[in-house]
Amino acid sequence: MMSETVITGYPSGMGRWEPDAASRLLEAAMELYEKQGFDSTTVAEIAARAGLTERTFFRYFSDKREVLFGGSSGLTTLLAAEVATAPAEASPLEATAAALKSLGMLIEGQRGRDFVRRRSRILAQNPELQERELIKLASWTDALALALRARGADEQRASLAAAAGVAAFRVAFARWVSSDDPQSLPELIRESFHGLRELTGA
Amino acid sequence: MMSETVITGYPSGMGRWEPDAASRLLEAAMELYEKQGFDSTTVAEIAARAGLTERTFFRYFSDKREVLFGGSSGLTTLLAAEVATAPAEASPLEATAAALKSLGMLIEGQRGRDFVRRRSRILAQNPELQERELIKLASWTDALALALRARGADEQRASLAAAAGVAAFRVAFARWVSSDDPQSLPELIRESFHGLRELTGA
DNA sequence: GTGTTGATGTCAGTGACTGACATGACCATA
DNA sequence: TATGGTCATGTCAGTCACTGACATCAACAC
Repeated sequence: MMSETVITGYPSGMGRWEPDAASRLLEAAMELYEKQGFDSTTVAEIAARAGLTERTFFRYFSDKREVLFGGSSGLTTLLAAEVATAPAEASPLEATAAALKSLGMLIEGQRGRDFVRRRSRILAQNPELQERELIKLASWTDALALALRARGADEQRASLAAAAGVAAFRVAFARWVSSDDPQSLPELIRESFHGLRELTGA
Repeated sequence: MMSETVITGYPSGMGRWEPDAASRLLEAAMELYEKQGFDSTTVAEIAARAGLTERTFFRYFSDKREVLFGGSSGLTTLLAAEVATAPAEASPLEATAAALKSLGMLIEGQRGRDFVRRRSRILAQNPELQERELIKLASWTDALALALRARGADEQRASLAAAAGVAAFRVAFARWVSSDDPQSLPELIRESFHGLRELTGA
């Protein structure tokens, strides 16, 4: 999604201009957000550091925040597909758990924990960025609920399973990011769903 | 929270200027957001309709969105208090359910469903407003988790109960807003928590 | 009356974001 | 080797959200 071939339409090294504009903008933005904070960083600064202009920044990212969320747009499709391919006898919550575990594997593999931690540290310092993170999670919830309904779950059950599932994911993700010696993300997600089931019994 | 005495510091009708500046701004903003949409409404327009200036708008509300969320800042305190006063033998999820039911009663009584529906229709049309709504819910989640930990619940249990509880609230609230002939909000919340417990059993 | 207070107005500035148009390297094809 | 088209980028002017500094001016205290 953020690889050079997708973004520029040209294989790396063969572009007419310096390649990887989006990646360069992302790296420049993260460095500046880390060094001087999100608020104190202007888009013009980011663009200059990437060797581009402000206008070009906005051609790649819809706003100043979106540069940190570029990789997450295709994930709803993955979630829907995973729910659809879950065994027919799986309950809504089980199908949701399976889908989110797949997502966890993808996240772990795609960027690696170091990148994610770096990004999380930036998000933690700015409410506007947290808002954007939350709406991304909400879009996951919506996609999950829709896919569950397509499997025959009723509205309330689908919404609840999706929302509770994403809540479990959030908790697992937070542990994964903050722990010093973490288990794998899918494993933490499994534990989180286990805790969710225990909540109602105990 | 938005009554004239709190906002202006002067009882209604006794102010040195036209009273209820915040209420007037809120009403003006809602009318304009409804008529021409959030994006196409400028703060200057809102202020003019309320007989004030743009600068004064920003003295009452931190940004253009916040005017629709003014009433929600004190609610985290209520949630924490309700969790704290729940019976000692109540489980984390039970304490959460009790707190959110109280919140439901408050919401139903304070504004009434008509106002809430009107507001929801505006929020539904704008992603930026939805972001703000989500971060408000996230602050509820944090407050609940903190209060649950103070009751002795461990980190994961507290976070999960809070997140799953708020998820249940969201589902109930959505039903309450969208239904044509709704049950009471606390009743819908009760049902939503019931559905949550069933998710893990079925 | 005179001074203080607090809500409001005025004004200038910064920076996010947009639309319209210009540029200039690459590529295709003659 | 021209010549024209394509497309990422640059340039520029404009709107609007939001902020800090300072002015105003009705009410109230004394």
